[in-house]
Amino acid sequence: MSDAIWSVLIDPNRRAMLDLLRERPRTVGELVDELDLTQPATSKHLRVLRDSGFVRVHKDAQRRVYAIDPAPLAALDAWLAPYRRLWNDRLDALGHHLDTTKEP
Amino acid sequence: MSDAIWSVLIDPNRRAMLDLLRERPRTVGELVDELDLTQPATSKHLRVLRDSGFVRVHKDAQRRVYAIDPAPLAALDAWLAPYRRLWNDRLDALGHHLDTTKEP
DNA sequence: TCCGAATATGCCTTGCCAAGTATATTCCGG
DNA sequence: CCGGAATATACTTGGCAAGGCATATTCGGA
Repeated sequence: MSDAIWSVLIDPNRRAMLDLLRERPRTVGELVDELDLTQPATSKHLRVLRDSGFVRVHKDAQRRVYAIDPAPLAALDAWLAPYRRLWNDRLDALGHHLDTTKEP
Repeated sequence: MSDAIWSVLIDPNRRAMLDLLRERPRTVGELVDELDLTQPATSKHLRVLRDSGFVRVHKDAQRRVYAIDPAPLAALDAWLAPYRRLWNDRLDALGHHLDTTKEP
């Protein structure tokens, strides 16, 4: 899997942006208000998110409305998939343990 | 979610280590052979993985056997969970579309 | 007890990224 | 057409993390 996905998500501000955009699309100004970031910093983070496919932009006069694109996150999910059995197995074992130790 | 998880996973060498340790526990020497890293670099990455809970060590004489601990990855999975519906919905919609356009 | 194998750590250098500040761009309304 | 609002970009600077190299540590075997 590409390094880009990780280098984008390492920044907590960008993760906060994704959290907000997950609810609904927002303009740059809205994001500036809700995050503790200057406008230039916000725009720069949005550029990173845009270049890496995490968000899409829609022009509305001078406003730019940003919306989330889940594709890279789906890729992350795919990366995680083969690991998932590691804790599922553990949970299964726990479940089995509970089942077999259920003494009425 | 803590930044630590992300800062650990951003490094491709560490991800490669986790991929290897997912199969089975390995000694430092084995990891050095399989990754294109020097021994000190490998040890340093293992330290990062250990400090952040991704791996556990077991002493075997001079050897140190490293094994994966899935807890931090489970945390990552939990972070990802609320986003998952974004592409599941899309897949559901696709499935529905295919269903409703199936014309025999 | 001494040597060598396996692993860890310290120091140094280099490259990258985020934030700040200033400035450019785009577009509406009057 | 012009001023101002909304957003983007350029440039610089500080901090941090990874790798290379040398060295310390730990342990088994002869």
